[in-house]
Order: sequence, then C-alpha cells, then structure tokens
Amino acid sequence: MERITIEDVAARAGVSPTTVSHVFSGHRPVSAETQELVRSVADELGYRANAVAKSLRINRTSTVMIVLPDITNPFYPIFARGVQDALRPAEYQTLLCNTDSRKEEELAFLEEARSRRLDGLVFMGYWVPPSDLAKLADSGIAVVNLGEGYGRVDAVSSGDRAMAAEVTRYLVQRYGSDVAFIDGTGPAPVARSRMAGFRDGRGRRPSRGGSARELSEDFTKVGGRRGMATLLDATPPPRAVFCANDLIALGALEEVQSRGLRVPEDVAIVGWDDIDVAALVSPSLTTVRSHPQRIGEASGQLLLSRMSGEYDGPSRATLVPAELVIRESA
Amino acid sequence: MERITIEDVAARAGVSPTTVSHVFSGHRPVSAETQELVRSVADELGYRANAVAKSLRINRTSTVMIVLPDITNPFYPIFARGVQDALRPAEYQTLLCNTDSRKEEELAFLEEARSRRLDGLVFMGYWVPPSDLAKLADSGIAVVNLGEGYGRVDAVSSGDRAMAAEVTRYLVQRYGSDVAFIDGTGPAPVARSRMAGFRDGRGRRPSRGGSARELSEDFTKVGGRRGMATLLDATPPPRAVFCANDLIALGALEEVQSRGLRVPEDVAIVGWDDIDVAALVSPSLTTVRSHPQRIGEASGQLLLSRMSGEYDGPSRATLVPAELVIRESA
DNA sequence: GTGAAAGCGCTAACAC
DNA sequence: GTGTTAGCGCTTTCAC
Repeated sequence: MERITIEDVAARAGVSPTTVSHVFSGHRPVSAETQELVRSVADELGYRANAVAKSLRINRTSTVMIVLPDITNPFYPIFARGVQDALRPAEYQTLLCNTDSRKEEELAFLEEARSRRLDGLVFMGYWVPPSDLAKLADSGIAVVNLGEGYGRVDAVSSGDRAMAAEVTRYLVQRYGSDVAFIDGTGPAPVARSRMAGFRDGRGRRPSRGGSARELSEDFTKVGGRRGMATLLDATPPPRAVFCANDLIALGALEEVQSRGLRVPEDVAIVGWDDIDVAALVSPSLTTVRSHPQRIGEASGQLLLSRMSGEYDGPSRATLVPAELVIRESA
Repeated sequence: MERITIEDVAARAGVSPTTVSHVFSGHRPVSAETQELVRSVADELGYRANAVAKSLRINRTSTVMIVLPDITNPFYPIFARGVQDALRPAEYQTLLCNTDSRKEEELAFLEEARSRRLDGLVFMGYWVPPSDLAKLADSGIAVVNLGEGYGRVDAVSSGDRAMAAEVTRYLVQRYGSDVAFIDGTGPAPVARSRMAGFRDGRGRRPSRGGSARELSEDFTKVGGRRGMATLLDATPPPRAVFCANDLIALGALEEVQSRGLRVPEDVAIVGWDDIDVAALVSPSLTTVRSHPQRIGEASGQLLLSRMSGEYDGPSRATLVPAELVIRESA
C-alpha cells in the first residue's frame, strides 16, 4: 500500500532524486559506488518507478492501441500478435480494443487514444474516414491504417482488389460466369476493395441475376448463412459464390449443406483469410491466405519508425501480398 | 501538435481551471451558463483532458492488464473478450500481454503492472506462485487468478480436477483401463489439476504401462503430435488418450491418422476447451467445454468489485463449471 | 457558485 | 560526478 517514491530512495541513500533517476535511466554517468548504493536501497525498499509520473513528464506512454472489429475473429489474434511481436523489443505495451464494427466505438477509441496520449495506433475500422485518422496523426500519434493511407497515416494492405479480381477470374473460368459475391459490412474499406475486385474480375458481362449477385452482409458466420440463403432462394441460384471472408464462407457452407446440396458440385465457395478452420472443414475451403502475422509485424514496424522519430514524413504503404489457396470447395 | 490544457480553456472562458475541471467531472455544481460556456470553448479549442496527468493525480489508471500464454490459442481471445465486456461499462481499457508460457515474461509483466500503476490484473500463468500475485494484490492492485486464489487474490476456475476425473472415468468405462494422459506444460496449475483429476479418475488400478501413460508436453499441436508419437511407439499403445487441451488433441489426432490408424476405433481421443475447430475436424473431437467467455466475464466482475472499493476482503472463488461434450473421437 | 494554490512523482535544464 | 529546482496537467482542499 505504501508508495515508495524516488525521494524516499534518494533520502535513504543520501543522494539527490536526480542521481537516483540517472542511475535507472543511464542518461548521465553515475559513479560505480553510488550506483551500487542506490540500487541496493531501491531493492530493499521495493521501489518501482511510477510510470505514470514519468509519462506525464516526458510525454510518452510506451503504449500503443490496436483497434479492431472483434478479437474473436481468428484473423485478429494472429494479427495482434504480429504487432506485439514487432513492438516488443522497444518495450511497448498494447491496448486491445474491439469495436464490434460500430462507428461510435471506432470514434470513441480514437478519442481515448488522444486523451491517454498514446504513442501509436493501429487501426482496422469500417466507418471512420482516413481523414479523421490523419487528424490524430497530426496531433503527434503514430498511426497505421489497415487499408489506405492518408496524410501522415501509414498503410498496410494485401492488395485486396487485385486479389479479389484474380479469384473471381478463377471462378469464372472454372464454373462459368454465374458467380455471386457475399460482401461483409458495406462501408468497410476491406469490403469495398474486395467488391471492386470482384467486379473487375467478372468483367463486362454482368452475370445472370445482375446486381442480385452482390450481397452485403456482416463479416460473420451468421451473415454468411443469411447471404447464401438469399442466393439459393433465387432462380436459378449462382454456380459459385465468393465470400468476403472465411467466416462468411463457413456460414455459406453450412447453409448449402443444410439444404442437402453439395459443395463444390452444386455450388462452389471461396473464402478469404485462411483461418485455421478453413483447412479442417469438409469440404476444405478454397480461400485467400492473407498472412495476418506478417501484416501485424509490418504495422508494428511502420509504427516504430515513427515513434522513434526516425521517420516523420507523409504516408508510406507496405504491401503484404495475399495468395489463393485452392482446396476442395472451389 | 499543440497541447491544449485545462488552463488554456480556463483562460479563454474567463474562469478558473478549477471550474473547468468541475464542469467535466461533475464533482461540484457549476452554473448552467458557465457549463455551457466552458464546454463550447473546450470544443472550439479541441481540448482533450490529459488522462496521464489525471491518473498521476488521482492514482488510478482505468487500465487492467490481462496476462495469458498466447492470444493465438483460440481459447484466449474469447476469454479476453469476456473480461473486456464485463469491464466496458466501467470504462476500463485492457492491456493484453502474451507470456509464451515463459517465467521471465510472467514476472516482467507483474513488474510492469506495478510500475504502470494499473488498477487490475487478470492472470493466467504457469510459473508464478500465487504468493507473488498476493504481494501485487497487497500493493493495491485488484488481482484475479485463473485457478487458485490466495490472500487477496480472487480466483476463477472451472473445476478442472473433478471434471478431468469424470472424463477419465468415462474413458475407462468405454474403452477399458488402458488410458493415457498427455499433459501440457508441466508446472502449469491447469496442467497439474487436470493430471490430478486423471489420476483420481483412473482409480487404484494403474493401467498397463504405469507412469509411461502420463506424458508432459506443451499446450500446443506440436506437443500433441510428439506426445502421441511416444505413446504409439509403446507396446502396446494405449486404447484411449486424454489430452490436456484441444490443441494437444488435434496434434495427437494428426499423429494417429498419419500412421494409418483410426480414431476412435484404434485409439480414442479426448481434448479440453471445445475450441471452434473441435467440432469441425474429422472425426469431430470429444472434449470438455469450458466457457471462456463466461470465465472472462466472471474475472471481470471480481475485478470490478475490488476496483470500485465495494469489496476488499480475502480471496473469493467463482466456479464456471465445464461439461463433457461427446462427439466422435471418443 | 467560484478561485488560489498545493502537490501527485518524475525528468532535465542549469548550476557547481 | 552530483544537486537545486521548475515544471508536465490535472484534482482537490480550503477559502470566500
């Protein structure tokens, strides 16, 4: 309960607080004996420097915030781990925040990041425009956005649009042009790029059913079931379905199977992310592997270079390319 | 870049910093006009209270640390989410820390929690004795340990020992007494309770092979493969294998199948946690469902009641019972 | 209903 | 190599 301060240590060791401070920071030379003495007194008293006071003084918190939709989606723990691994050598801790894809939460966390004077922010959001992030960045916080950069906001992406186009072309070539797309949360930048890529890949010939072949759901299993249900209720149903992430694909798969139809014989399905489960379901899921760990590490690196002051220019972009993993479902 | 402080707002509004403070805290009445004025000035200036300064002053950080082995193990994201959900109404943020099951990391995070003056800690560790946690708790941090309580450290558990005994009895009854156990990281309290339960359940008659039927590996897929390999190399191999978690079980399953043997016909397998994948592998995994979300929420609740000062007594324990989920693998 | 002023625990000029 | 001292930005007595 007792709070031991630097003054207590200084008094007991018969030196000044300054000296104690420098013993621990190494910011200026202290004689060997004094060091020894101070350390032993600190130990004996159980002194722990108050990081809050230090932060107030030096205006750095050694803390980074990671904002993401939901840590429960298997993509994100691995991603978060990547960020943390990159940050670890520099001794940053990370505040992990779930938005549940809600705009108010996204905004609230940005405010929180400002008031807590965090050193960095890794942002994976759906609603907040990059210009808002740029404001944060201008206020002195290093910011990395998953998707597009802007102002001083760095970006990490996996070339979603081009990849989505490639996948779509693969489906068209293999199953004909009647391919549908189940998107995730509409305004999400990720969703928009994948949808755009889908359109690119489908090319000029709009498939039968036209825009009825493009659905917008949530990035969840439930969204996938619902989306696939809608598609299967159409006459005729599409021959292949491209899902904006694996959870959607898993839900879609369930829906198809629950109706006694077969994948890929009746409907082919492709997902995105290559979460662990993708390889284990039956039929195993053809999907896009997007390397969450590497994306996280890249984000952490960009952050570090700004937080250390090593870089302070305009937006940089890191590309962590994704790849198509062909399994049984398509 | 410019740092707007409470003084700036006060000056511009023609009031004292005290008043500005009270407008935002509501800790004492302020006239309606003054409130209005102060708020509009704060808005206009883009004032954001400095949470660090506030923390230093009031000696609370509204921050909780969650220490766990590895967020990449699917049990933990859900658990963490439970903690965060419980804490959200009280506006706490959580620092998420991975120990990779290493003792030095566990200890380092405890130190970090002290120096950052965190309000609470949820600890899931393998090496640090509860008495160390108790010291932290005595220094004024609310502490919840997953497993055993101690001093002022609250505990949340799912009755592992009794459950492990039940599972073992189920296996013995169904497949005879030659059942083996692949444990996780040796000194982990979780590992110890499950092993103890296994012994309870197996009863007096030590199975053929005796202690060779008890292996200690990591809580990972790799550990499972290695453990199962050892067991299968024995003559005769065990008829059923109880694994301390699902990752181990998944690894064990792979190993069995890679040798052309069948589950459960040749070897039955049981896991623990009921992670998503458990239902999806083939054969689907019989396992223990341990309700990570609820365990997390319970931890958050215990923390809250201490952090709010509502409770300040000795260790309390919450039990979130687990249940056996019988599928195909045993 | 409002203000003055002390101080939370640390760091870093600026002395010597 | 070491010490004195002035804050960092807030909250909170104490006073009016």
